[in-house]
Amino acid sequence: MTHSTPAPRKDLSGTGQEASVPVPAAASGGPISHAIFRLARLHRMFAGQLLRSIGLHPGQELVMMHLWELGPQRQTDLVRLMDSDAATMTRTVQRLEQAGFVRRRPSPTDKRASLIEPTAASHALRREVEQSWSQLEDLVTAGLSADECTEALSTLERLEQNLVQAAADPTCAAER
Amino acid sequence: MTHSTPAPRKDLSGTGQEASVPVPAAASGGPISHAIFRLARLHRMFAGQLLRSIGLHPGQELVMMHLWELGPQRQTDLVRLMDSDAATMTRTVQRLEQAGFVRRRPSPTDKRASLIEPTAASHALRREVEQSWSQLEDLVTAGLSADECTEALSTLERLEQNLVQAAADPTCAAER
DNA sequence: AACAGATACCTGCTCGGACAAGTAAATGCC
DNA sequence: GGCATTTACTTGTCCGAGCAGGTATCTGTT
Repeated sequence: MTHSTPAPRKDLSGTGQEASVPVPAAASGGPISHAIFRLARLHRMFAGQLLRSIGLHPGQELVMMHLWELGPQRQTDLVRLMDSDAATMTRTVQRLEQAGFVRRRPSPTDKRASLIEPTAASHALRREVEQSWSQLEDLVTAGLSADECTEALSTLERLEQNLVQAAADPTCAAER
Repeated sequence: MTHSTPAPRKDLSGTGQEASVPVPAAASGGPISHAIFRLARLHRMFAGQLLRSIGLHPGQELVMMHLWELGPQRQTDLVRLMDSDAATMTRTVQRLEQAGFVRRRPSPTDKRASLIEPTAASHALRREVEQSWSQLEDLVTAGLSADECTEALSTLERLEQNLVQAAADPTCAAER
């Protein structure tokens, strides 16, 4: 503990291409798409750095948060909660287990499954993780009024809903 | 060629957790952050599927677009354009080269560098890629008026700028 | 009870992405 | 010219993420 800010290597400064013209015209075909892409990239970068100083990798923190909140879960449940992938979850849990943040116990009712539960050691992380999340939230919402935040949130959700819709309903019916 | 829509395996339907309560309270610590995360995830998923049907992997299409638009570039230039990583670029270019979409020519002025240029074969992809981008854009902006699009864009950029700012200026001065 | 189909996991592969460390060539400086 | 520094690129490692396939185990049906 107390490695005191491992000093991120990826230089975040200069990430923003200063003024305008971040991308010639590659963006012209989809300005929103491109903005989403860039925002997501930066966001992940920050989250990664925050988490790194805690000792987790991006994605692992979500697993831990679900476990802290809901208690022991099967991998399948975690997959569904995070809308993740079974294979990814297998390996993520393996790494969390190896790191000592998580423990597996065979399910009493299902011999195929095992219950994943957070270890005592992991609880020390909880506050740090939550702190990092709110820190990131502060960063991203800096200078926005409460109203603007609400609006931003609804915009993001609107876009998300569009994609969710597109995934479920329409033309790309394909399978099923 | 003509594998005709390789039929995405990842079932996009059901991705949206139906009604509300997508995440208990893991999101409560950072609703905007979480929304960004989810939107980005869905967005990447769609982009991935679109690209897959073209024969590219996510990220490769950006390299190609830059090359198509700007002509031969050094890897370093591509890295700067995409704000990517030198190591990643090395391997991405290797794969694009192996796939026949790109060719390397030693730089006439710098023995360390090589110029990456799109092959003739790659130009056949260009239209498809651009089409996919606008298709994705249509999906994500479905049902939004022009004004709403503009507003959404500025919201995304505002959030992005916040992170850019945070990266450059403030407390996390650290290095340098 | 027996069987088909769905589930819960695991493993192998490929990819982008990030860090670390190393090599060769170019550049700045004396 | 000689030397340290910077730059361009490469390789190795680890991680999440996706696809493909495989193995137990459970479950619904007959």
